Amino acid sequence: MESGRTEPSRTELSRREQIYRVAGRLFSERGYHATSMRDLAAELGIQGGSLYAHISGKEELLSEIVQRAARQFDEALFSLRTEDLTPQERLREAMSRHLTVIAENMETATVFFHEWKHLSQEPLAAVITWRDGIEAFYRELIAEGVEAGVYRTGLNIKMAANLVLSSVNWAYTWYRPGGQLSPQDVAASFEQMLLSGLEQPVPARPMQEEN
Amino acid sequence: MESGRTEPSRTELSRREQIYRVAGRLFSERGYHATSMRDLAAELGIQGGSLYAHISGKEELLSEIVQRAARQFDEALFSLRTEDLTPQERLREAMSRHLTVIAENMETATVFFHEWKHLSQEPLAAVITWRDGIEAFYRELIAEGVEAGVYRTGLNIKMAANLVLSSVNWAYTWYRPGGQLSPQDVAASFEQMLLSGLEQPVPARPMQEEN
DNA sequence: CCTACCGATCGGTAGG
DNA sequence: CCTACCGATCGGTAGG
Repeated sequence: MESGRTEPSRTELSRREQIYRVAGRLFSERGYHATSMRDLAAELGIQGGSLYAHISGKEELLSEIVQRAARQFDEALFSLRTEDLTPQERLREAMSRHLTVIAENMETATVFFHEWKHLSQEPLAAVITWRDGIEAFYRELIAEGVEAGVYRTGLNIKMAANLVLSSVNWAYTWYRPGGQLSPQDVAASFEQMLLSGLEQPVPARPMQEEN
Repeated sequence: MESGRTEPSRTELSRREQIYRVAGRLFSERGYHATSMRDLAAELGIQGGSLYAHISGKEELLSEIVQRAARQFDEALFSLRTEDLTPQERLREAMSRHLTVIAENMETATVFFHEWKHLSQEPLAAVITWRDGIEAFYRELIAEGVEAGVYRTGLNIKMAANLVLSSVNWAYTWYRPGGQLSPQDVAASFEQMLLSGLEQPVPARPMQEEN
């Protein structure tokens, strides 16, 4: 359990993590380009140039933050594909986990949604591929439910997936982690509204006796 | 119909408009801080310093673009409050107009949603007030429908408004103006799913004869 | 609208 | 991790 001499020391490891964490916060608050390496260093109590002992450059920070966010979504969601659940359970669970990732990483999520366009070619392409994958994932969830007969037959699967993704992704703009609502509460509320609709259901015919 | 000498000439007016328009495009593509005044000038075929004959500074550009976006939403939506419509019609119409504003001004909308945080105190406060007003507007639309008995009685009005706003706002990330879907198509699809739900309605009892 | 310039600040490096 | 520095670029201005 003792760490060897040639590995990065514990303090250096945590320093690098500190840098990523503070960078995530500053990028989310001020934006990537409006955050200078000296701003970042000052928050850590070191000089600007000292950062380069731990990281290779500014874009590595953005790239790492965005990739971590994508990985968190992947880890939370893709295992769902093989779990034995009804379509509604699967959708509810996906929304719940998706919202949880955002709610527990509001800063990272904000950077993810706002700054990914500033990545260089390679990580940029990776993000676009990732996004396509997530969209396909939700379309599959919906299509599965339509095939099982639990969702409306005429449903536009692409638009339905779009609607679900809108509802969970937009949470990064309004969710407040310390508040009364847990991510699960939000997911339950959204899912209930999305599945059953906002409208008072019109009974097929006037209510008769309760069975 | 002839313009007087003391008014800004037609070319100067259109120059200022050109600046706003190009700035909107560049800010949406690269972000506010990653767009330099020289980038902007180059797109217009002039020197960087020449911009300051037409505008007071970089932030004026952002402020103007954001304020115009807010005004467009206001003009499209707030007249709805006094129009004589059923709650569902009113909600549908609000979503349709909201989406239309975004769809017809994708660049401005992108700047609006991504860069408003970089405004200075005064315009920043105005945007926050605007956002609160829009949220209140949608909550009113929903509450109205609940009171009229057309939306579910137990509906969480705040969450429902949140869901509606998510669906329309997120469109700035995926809508493609040249595509097959008009904003009205999207609004109709979203509204139908939101009101009636994704789920196949379970009839209260097995289908009997029609009517 | 241009030329020429300002001070400030940027990301990053050398050498210790 | 610091000092001292690099060239590049920033938003903006003076004077024409």
